[in-house]
Amino acid sequence: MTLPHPTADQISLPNVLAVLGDPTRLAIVRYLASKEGVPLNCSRFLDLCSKTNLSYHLAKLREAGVTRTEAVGTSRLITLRRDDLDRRFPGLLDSVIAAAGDDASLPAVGGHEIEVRA
Amino acid sequence: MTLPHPTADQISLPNVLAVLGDPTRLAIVRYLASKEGVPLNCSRFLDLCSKTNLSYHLAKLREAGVTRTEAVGTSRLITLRRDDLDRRFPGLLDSVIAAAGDDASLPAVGGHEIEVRA
DNA sequence: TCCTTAGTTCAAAGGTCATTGAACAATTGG
DNA sequence: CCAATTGTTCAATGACCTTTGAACTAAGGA
Repeated sequence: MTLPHPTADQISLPNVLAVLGDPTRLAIVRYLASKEGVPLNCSRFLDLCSKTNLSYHLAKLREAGVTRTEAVGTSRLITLRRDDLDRRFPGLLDSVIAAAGDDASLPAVGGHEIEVRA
Repeated sequence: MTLPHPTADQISLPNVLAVLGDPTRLAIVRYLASKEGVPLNCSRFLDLCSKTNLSYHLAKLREAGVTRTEAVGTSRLITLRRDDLDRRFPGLLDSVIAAAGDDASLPAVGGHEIEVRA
């Protein structure tokens, strides 16, 4: 079961830019890019805002075509739609992610990696 | 006399993306890029919206650090801050402009070039 | 079956954004 | 000086955005 996503050619440039213009969402995208290939579930991002608000931001990203959300059990697995974005807007995602890379003003997604006990 | 502009390092990525996320402003930037090096005055963009509204959008672009506005007589000369943007966010402007290049959904800045009479 | 976990939906509040017309300021040409 | 040109400022409007808590759904484990 998959939630509604735009097709690649329905992705709108102004909309993508507007959606990435929010610091919370930009932080989500930056983190997704840093773990690229690994589908992450929503709870990874709970540092950024409340659960309700996160649901809202992730829906915005999905509806803009920036992320893909797959429902698996009670979880949602989030991935970047890099292929579609690169095909549609070559170089855009990379330059945004690079620019966001050293932006201390963006909120950070804390370490929720599985801790290795000493 | 110059209007208030952010310095290069005051330019914020989320803010730039948000400002470019508006179709009217993206169309302005695309047109500025197509005439790069040539300072254009506001009236060039009157196809896009009312004079009042244009003033608002151009102020947004200036305050975000995307454009530079110089007052000359009663005119304002608008240029892209390409150097600052490229230094701050390498490749971003180019990929945005390239992506906007073939976007038919963006409003067009009509031909206000000086007509050569037949 | 019952409880927990994961996330969504809803309504409401408060904020910001885009757009408008009217009024204003400043420069320039006659 | 007078008038036209160029663009800004202001107040108002409606729309959309972000955030919140409460209530909800759906899946999984004990």
